Amino acid sequence: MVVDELSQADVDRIFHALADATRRDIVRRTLTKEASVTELAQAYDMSFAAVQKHVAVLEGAGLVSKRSRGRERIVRGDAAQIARARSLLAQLEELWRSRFGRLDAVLANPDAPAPPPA
Amino acid sequence: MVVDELSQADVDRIFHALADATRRDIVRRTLTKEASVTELAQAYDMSFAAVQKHVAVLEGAGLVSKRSRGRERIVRGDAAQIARARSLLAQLEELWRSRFGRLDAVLANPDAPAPPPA
DNA sequence: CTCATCTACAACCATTTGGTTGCACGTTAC
DNA sequence: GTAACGTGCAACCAAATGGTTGTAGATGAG
Repeated sequence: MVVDELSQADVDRIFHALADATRRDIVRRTLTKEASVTELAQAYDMSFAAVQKHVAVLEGAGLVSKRSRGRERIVRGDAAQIARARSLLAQLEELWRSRFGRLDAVLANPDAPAPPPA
Repeated sequence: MVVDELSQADVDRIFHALADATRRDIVRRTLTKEASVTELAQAYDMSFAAVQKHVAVLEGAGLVSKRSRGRERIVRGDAAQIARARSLLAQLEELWRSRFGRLDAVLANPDAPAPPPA
């Protein structure tokens, strides 16, 4: 099990970073294929500095990481951090499914019938 | 198959709404048990108006809905919208898993999401 | 060495955000 | 009817956001 200790501020940063279409696209691209900041900047209709700041926001949220390749900085998406965010949402959904107080029972006895899906 | 047509602005709103600890807590509470705006406001160390604005942001993102009960407005979390957000993250992760040989994966699983329309 | 490229960061600016207080309006209680 | 309650909205404010330009350092090319 991954040591999954995200503070509220960490979660804030993750969702804030994802709340921008350009940043989501950068994550999408760099999950598929890593790219230098300059390569990324060429894909968008804004200045290099603006894209560089978007990458910095994503890096601060742990959604991408950077490594050096000569004078370039290669950006790569981090699927594990996305998985953590997805897990948080899954926990919320689970809370909803068990809103009639059956969560404890289900966790204690996984073979018990699940509550009706409303 | 859910009719899942979220614009980029919709996704912006969803993740932005989730990027605040108070709002996430409101979602958590109202997924478990619906509550009036006043009941919610009593749980946080800020003015009623501030909480009312948080609820409005969540409502604009489709993460909660409101119904009238007399003079009260009852807030209820919407698990389906959270599921949509989770699905978006799952699609990103899938993109990562198939970053090599994606064609094969798509051919083997025709129900998988289509490649992004650029 | 010199010049071009890639990156980072500072300064600046308009807009948005997250909080406040105050007020108006509908509903409930007395 | 009148007072209290619950809600929504406007106006205001400080701070954060998302963009810009400019500058400077590090690396690669010739």
